[in-house]
Amino acid sequence: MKIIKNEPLPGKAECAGSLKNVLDALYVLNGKWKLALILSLVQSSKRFNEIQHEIAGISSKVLAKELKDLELNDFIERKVYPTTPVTIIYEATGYSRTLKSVLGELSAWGEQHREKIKQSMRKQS
Amino acid sequence: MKIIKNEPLPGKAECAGSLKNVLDALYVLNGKWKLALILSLVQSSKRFNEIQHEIAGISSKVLAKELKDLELNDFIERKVYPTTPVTIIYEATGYSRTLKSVLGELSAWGEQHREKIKQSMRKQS
DNA sequence: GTTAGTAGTTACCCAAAGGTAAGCCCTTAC
DNA sequence: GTAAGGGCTTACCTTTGGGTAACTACTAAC
Repeated sequence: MKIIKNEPLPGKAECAGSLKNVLDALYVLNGKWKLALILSLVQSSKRFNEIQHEIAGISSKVLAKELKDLELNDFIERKVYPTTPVTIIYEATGYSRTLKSVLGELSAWGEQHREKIKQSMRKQS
Repeated sequence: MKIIKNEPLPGKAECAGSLKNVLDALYVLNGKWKLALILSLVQSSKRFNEIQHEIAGISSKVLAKELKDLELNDFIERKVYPTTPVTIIYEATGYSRTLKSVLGELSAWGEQHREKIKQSMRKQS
């Protein structure tokens, strides 16, 4: 593990600032599904049922609501192709891609977290 | 339209993996307050009322619940000092600090997101 | 004795999130 | 005609989150 010795002691203003930033970020990214949905669509554009299949456990109702919400917030676009029957593709916008490093870090952390949980389960049994 | 189920897309397993990682991470970090609380305590250890004052809008009930939850999940420690009256200090554990890069990215993103929102407000008015 | 501060707990209540199940409209396939 | 997707919507219900306010136990200060 990398240990950074010269932690820049942040000033109070900076602390409060980053706290506010995080709160603001969480405000739009709230809920159980949003970040996962964005990640899924950044990886590749998909149709409704494909998303529902990939994100195990999400119901169609919640998925529809979240997609609308993400579209309103400019994270995704809903494209309708006039095939027969119409094909509806959800794709991530450029703005979603500004979340890439957040998602990268979160994924890395999630992975090691799962490892840690497995370790502590082993110890208990 | 025919559905091809076995697309040999390169990195598909990897995609599904990071999706799972993100979902796992969100599972422990859910809610409006957890990441902000962790950030606050990573910046410096604090007492109950200090936290409540810093995180504007959190009620004592919710704060107490979140602190318990974070303690259970090994993100923070509750230290009691036998002064008169007793002093109770909450501090971040080393495990909280593994979230530093996540929090850093999230804060950076939150900041530019706020800027973006301000821009679009200006345009509308 | 009263007030104030610390660190919460408890009771009550409301709203939002989210799950389940069914249905709907459209079209192609059998 | 009937079934089988695809892309949702609707109704219904439960769970969770979270807000308010009151209250506790302890101590120190006025």
